Amino acid sequence: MSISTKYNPKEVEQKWYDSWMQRGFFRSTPNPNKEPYTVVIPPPNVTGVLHMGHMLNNTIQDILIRRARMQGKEACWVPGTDHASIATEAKVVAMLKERGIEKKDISREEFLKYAWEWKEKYGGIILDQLKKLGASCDWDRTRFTMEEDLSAAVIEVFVDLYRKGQIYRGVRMVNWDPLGGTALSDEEVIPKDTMAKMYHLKYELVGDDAEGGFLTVATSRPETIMADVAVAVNPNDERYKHLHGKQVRIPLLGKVIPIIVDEYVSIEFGTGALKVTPAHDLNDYELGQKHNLPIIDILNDNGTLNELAQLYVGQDRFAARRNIVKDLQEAGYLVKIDEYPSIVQTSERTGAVIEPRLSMQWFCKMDKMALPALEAVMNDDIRLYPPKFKNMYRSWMDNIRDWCISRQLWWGQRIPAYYLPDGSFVVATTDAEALEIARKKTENPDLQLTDLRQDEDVLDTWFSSWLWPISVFDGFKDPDNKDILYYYPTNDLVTAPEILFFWVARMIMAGFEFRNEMPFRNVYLTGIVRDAQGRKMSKSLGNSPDPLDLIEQYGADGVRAGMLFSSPAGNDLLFDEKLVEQGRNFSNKIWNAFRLIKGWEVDENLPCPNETAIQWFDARFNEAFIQLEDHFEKFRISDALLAVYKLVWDDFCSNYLEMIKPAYQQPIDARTIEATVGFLENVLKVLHPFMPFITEEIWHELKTRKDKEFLIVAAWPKKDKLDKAITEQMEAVLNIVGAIRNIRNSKNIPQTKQLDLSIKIVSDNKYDAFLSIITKLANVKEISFVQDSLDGAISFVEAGDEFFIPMEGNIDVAAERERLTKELEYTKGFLISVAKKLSNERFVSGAPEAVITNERKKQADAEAKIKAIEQSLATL
RNA sequence: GGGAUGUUAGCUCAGCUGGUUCAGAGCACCUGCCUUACAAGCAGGGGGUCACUGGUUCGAAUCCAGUACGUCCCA
Repeated sequence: MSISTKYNPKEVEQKWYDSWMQRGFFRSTPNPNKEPYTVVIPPPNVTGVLHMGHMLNNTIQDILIRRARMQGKEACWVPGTDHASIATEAKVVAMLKERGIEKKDISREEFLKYAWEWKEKYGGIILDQLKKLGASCDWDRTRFTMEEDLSAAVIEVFVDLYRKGQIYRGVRMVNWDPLGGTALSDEEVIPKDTMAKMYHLKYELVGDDAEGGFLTVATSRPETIMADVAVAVNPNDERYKHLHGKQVRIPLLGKVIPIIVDEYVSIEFGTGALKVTPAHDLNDYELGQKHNLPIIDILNDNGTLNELAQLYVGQDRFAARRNIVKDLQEAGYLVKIDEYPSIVQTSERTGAVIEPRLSMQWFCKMDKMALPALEAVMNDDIRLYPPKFKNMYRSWMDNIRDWCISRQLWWGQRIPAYYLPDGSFVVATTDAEALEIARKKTENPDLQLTDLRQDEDVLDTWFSSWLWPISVFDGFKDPDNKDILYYYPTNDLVTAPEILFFWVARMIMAGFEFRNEMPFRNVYLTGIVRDAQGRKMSKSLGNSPDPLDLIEQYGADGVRAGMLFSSPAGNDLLFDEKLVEQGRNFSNKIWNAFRLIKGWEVDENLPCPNETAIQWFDARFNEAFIQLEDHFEKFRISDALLAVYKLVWDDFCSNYLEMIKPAYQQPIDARTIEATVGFLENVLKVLHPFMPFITEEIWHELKTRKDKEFLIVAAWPKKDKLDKAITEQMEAVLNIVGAIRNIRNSKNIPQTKQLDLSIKIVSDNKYDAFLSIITKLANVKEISFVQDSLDGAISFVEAGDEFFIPMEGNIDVAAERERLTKELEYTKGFLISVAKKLSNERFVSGAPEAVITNERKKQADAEAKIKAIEQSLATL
């Protein structure tokens, strides 16, 4: 038999993935005899390629799904992608540009044709990459947020909410990208530190008694003075008290505007006098609302000045700034220019400086919908892991603002609002319905579809994805279909904390709004994958490894394990390739354990010498399994993996296999091999969710299996009663083995040299069943039981008993004495601290019974140990 | 500025409602081994005043207050 000493993942991973697919193990259909377990994937952007964050996130989902499947639940993991309005549109625009086509030169329909073309070509890449990772999604259920049914759901929801009065049109200050020609969300805006210039401008005071006086105003945007509607000062500012209620004249323009008073104005900043430009600054807008000021918008969509500016019309905002500064200076209105550090907002996509701009947008009211969504999380109907996110969630939901759902883009669901010639509008799911409503509304039966103009904007991508857990099961199209009734509410959602509000909270709202039920029960929030120095992984830094390269190099199992070795829930993961290497090494360890077992010849006639070892590992597995299940219940996936890791490496390989291993080239007995194969199978089962490929491979190599007898659908182990007696005894035995090995190492005794061991038992002999184990693991020739301490031997104490290793005279008495004395002193110190506690009246009366008994036991153990060490010292 | 949260070994983190020899794990490190399952390995070992200060308590890594530093969210 020749199996490679190195496990080779490349050869096996594709094979098993194909087998699983062929046999339909990932597929799920409603089965009333089984408990459903459902996960919907956080749909990755169609523009995306697999990055480390996806790897982590999807590994965790796959672990949960695979475990549930083995537990006999009807496991359903729904995959899909998100149309990602702005990101995709930007990609398509860039692609067109390369072909020499400008977006503005083509029609909406043409553009969408290109966009779909792009989506068909690249949109599936990321899902294919997930297959390499081993993701056991039900691929037959793959959905896309912009496919027909899901789009219909979005429109239906919009119309429904509009009719309920939950959607309205309104003016809002948005982040306007003059180059891209669209509003951006706050997330698509990048703040950049810069040095800004502060221009101090003289505004002439108006009125008989103020002739010749000036008020100096500081601004970083002198080109917006034409949009000024007031100058504001702080009411407590002594410098300006005499100006309250007066007026000033805008330089160059000559227009007269009032001086208003508001505590919002900072006395220290600039000159303490603030020009108010409601159309071009969010704070000014709010100030304007408060003081009933008019709004003058002097900018066009593309960042040039319009007619309302009166001056510099047609010039770009930055050109206008240069020119007006020159003119102001020449006219004597410019007092001085200061520099100060500031933050300028730029567009993530185009790099253009963002223009705060008022525009008409569609909004979705949040106040009512937020209530049940907040309640469900606060009372733990929906649990967040880790729970620290509850606070954040609450503060956001408490201060929730209406949701701006319109985007000035083409790629997405077009807003189903239709404007009538008179400027009013109707909302309807179809053109025909819109026309019908419009005819009724206008009482004009001759109104034609061509008289209606549909809103040009599309809906925010989140307005599709908030419906995801419902729409993937066609819960809008057919609210009582078998799938939605069976799979909804889903069980667990695995996602990133960054989108807790944008996505998770809104899914919860949608769940209650449209199905009267939460969309999922648990939300597991993963951290951000960072590099070893803690920096966020990014393309520009080039610090992100290519996940597919990693899989190629270390195997999907190795990468999965590596990702999880250091990823507690909600904490950022400092990714280090060394972790993946550790994962690969772990694969190899399991592989070699399998090779060992597979290589043994069985002799049916041999008696079984390993009953104790078998009994122990059985108990130990159960103990570890109980711990594992506990970790899973608390979503401590990283700890769960570590528990399995230690079970496999330490307990199964280092201890159990060494205990039962026959001498070189000797056969093994039937009872032992049978038990051992069973143990390995159990180990493979609990390991499978983490490392699906290698475990499936060994599962099949180990035995000939029936057609559908695959590990992926094997029964998850069951908890048994804890057998503490055997695990505790073995722990003591392994301590003895460790002590002997320690002596061997510290005395430079070769591994191959056999030692003798004498045991002086204080109470009853509990070692009989373990003698062969000690002999084997510590390479002991003979074990004898003695009444008296041994001369010329190194000794140690375990569980109150004394152990002696004869040293054939070459024993360093002084060193031995020192070691024993040290240990004696430590134990005496320990005894004193225990005795102190026990002699403390208040401790004995105050502490619980169990604690006191324990202290008594500690006292007795310490006393026994001291006695033993003292005897050893005496015989030395 | 408001709020949340954290600070435990060289690194990443466990340590539940105070009480086992409680100061832990993995990795890294050091020493010795190519012992026929595995050097992607085996055996052993050394590392920490639990951020700081004070308080509550018979007893504090754990509870409370303050300080310092860090991170996140909101403005």
